[in-house]
Amino acid sequence: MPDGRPTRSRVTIQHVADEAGLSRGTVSRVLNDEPYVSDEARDAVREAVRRVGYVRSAAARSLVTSRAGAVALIVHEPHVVVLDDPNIGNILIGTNTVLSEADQQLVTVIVDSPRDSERVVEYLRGGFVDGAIVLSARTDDPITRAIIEIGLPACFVGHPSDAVDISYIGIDNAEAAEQITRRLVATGRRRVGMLASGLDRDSGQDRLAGFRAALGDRYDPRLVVDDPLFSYAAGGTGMRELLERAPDIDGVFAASDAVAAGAMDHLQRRGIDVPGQVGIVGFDDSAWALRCDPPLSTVRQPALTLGEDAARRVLLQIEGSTPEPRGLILPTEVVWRGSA
Amino acid sequence: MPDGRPTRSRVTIQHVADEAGLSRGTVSRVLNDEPYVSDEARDAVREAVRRVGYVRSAAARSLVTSRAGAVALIVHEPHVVVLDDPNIGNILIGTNTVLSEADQQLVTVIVDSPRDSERVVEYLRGGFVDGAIVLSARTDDPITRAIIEIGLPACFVGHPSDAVDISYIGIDNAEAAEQITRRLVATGRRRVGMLASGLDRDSGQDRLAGFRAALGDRYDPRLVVDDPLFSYAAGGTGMRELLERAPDIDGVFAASDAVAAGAMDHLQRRGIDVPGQVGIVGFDDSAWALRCDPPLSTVRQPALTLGEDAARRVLLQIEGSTPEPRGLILPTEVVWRGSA
DNA sequence: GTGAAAGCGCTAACAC
DNA sequence: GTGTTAGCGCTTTCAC
Repeated sequence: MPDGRPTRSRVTIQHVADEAGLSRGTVSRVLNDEPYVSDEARDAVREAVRRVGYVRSAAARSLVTSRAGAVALIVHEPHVVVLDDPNIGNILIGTNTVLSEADQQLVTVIVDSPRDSERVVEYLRGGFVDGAIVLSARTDDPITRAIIEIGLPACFVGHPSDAVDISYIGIDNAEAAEQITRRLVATGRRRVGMLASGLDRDSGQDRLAGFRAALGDRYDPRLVVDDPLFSYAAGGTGMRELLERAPDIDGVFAASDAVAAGAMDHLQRRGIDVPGQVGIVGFDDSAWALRCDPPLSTVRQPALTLGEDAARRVLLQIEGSTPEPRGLILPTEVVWRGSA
Repeated sequence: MPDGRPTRSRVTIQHVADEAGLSRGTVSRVLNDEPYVSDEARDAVREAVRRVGYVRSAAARSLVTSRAGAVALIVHEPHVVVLDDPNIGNILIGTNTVLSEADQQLVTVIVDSPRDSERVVEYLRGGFVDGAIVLSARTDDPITRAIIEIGLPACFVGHPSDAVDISYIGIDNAEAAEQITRRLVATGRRRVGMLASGLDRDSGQDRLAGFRAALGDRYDPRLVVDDPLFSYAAGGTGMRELLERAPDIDGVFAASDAVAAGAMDHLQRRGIDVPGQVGIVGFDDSAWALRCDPPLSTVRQPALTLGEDAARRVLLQIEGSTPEPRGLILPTEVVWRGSA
């Protein structure tokens, strides 16, 4: 027994049938709550199941029905980011809630290396899941390609992916960034900088684009500092850099609340008053926003709803329909607090 | 479409065999990298696979091998906690790394309701995974019971679970709490309080016990404030309460870094100097610790290692051996910084 | 209502 | 080396 599983020859549906004095077919019907089964038979089967300790094999079932009863949430991010991103958690919660109600098992899968990537492709192709929700998908990516190729019901979150024909859901990062930057400028700021992050993907690029659009002629590329990570630490170092480049800076748009918090702390430790001397706004309306003092003005990203809707869209596809329209952009909201 | 028939049916190993002019058996051997296959056959199969777009069915495979190639990480916590706990992320990373190397797919499953719980039991019993790593398991719990009943290779993390015969791994919370409290006392603090959390589980209780043990006669139950959540907010409200009960308090042991950070901020906002007037120590050595100013003295919990070792133990069991000893307690380390 | 039987797609003996 | 075949445990016609 190189296999490891304790030698416990599986109790099959046949054992139950024997025990109940019925046929496999009838047992199967009872198990699946199908009609046309007498009450006696039903009871007999239930009793027999209990007595023999029957456990139905998902593999066998899945083989014949070709459904697994599970949906994957694929988090395509380096580990570090997974821990820090405040949205992932909420997306996870939203997804889990909806799926749970539909009696589908959510399985979260993290992709952090080419090897992970390959294995996940195998996993998806193998039929372990009936659908997938993909976070921060890349357009040119083995996983994305596999999903398209096998026609797996799927929904991308946070990435319009105009190129491919897969359902998606997200927010308008550019529009949101533009709005909050305008609002910041409206407080009378003349020298406004940005702490950009994640410029390697759409969300990051779009936020920068929105910032730029809001500033128009006043946009100065020298007042944009970027760091790949949306992190608290990046906020501190980025703010220092910004102050060096422009000591007279009086407004900052940070690409995430964590970054904003780092920037605010940096300013305060140097005795610069927020919002008195410098106004700061963030993005996400995550837990960070309220941990700041003064609390952060920021953009509320409906992460929970994003997760819920993504799940619903996948469920819809599993049932055979096609969500219309193909993509959904959820509205964001500027939450104005004391930091600017 | 392999032939002219309007079948939308799945491409099976038989199609590959036909295309390659070989038998199912040979194709299977190639697919599984088995020896005793000629190079020509190997190439022919690979070529055929590509041409017909073959995807191997995990269900069929799993049905006959009774192995799934996946391991579950079961996070048994309310959603809110999942987001805030700094250890979960690291455990996840450690687990994923080890499993990835063993070519096993990690699937993370969150349990947040009785319904989730039931479904997960089904999931485990169904054979979708070959093993499970369980975070904060309860002893009397459907999932724990199911794991025992079906003899699923498993490892509990962070919970000694003396009662049941399942491999586990954790840290000695009481010992760690006692050590850091002693160290705090050694800085000359006379009135030391605790911000306790998670008293509904072992880890929380043990930390309190350790705190108490360190204080001995000086332990005063009135100086223990507790909040169910290990959160930043709990730290703030708890600290306020503690100050009301004992304005002369000069030392605080917080059950987690997040709680400690909340307490420190509260003190500083009231103009109380840390560590001058009050010394604070935390627990976890999470990202919070360095975000504090002064940085937090705390207990380093080897969360990453915890995850790695748990994964190794499950892998071992899947291969048929039994990890010895049954349980492992990893050492913690006091990290002394500026907050006390 | 219930039973019998035909697969689902694959692996693993066992023959050749 | 390769082909043949007997299942793995279940659902699902189709008779009765």
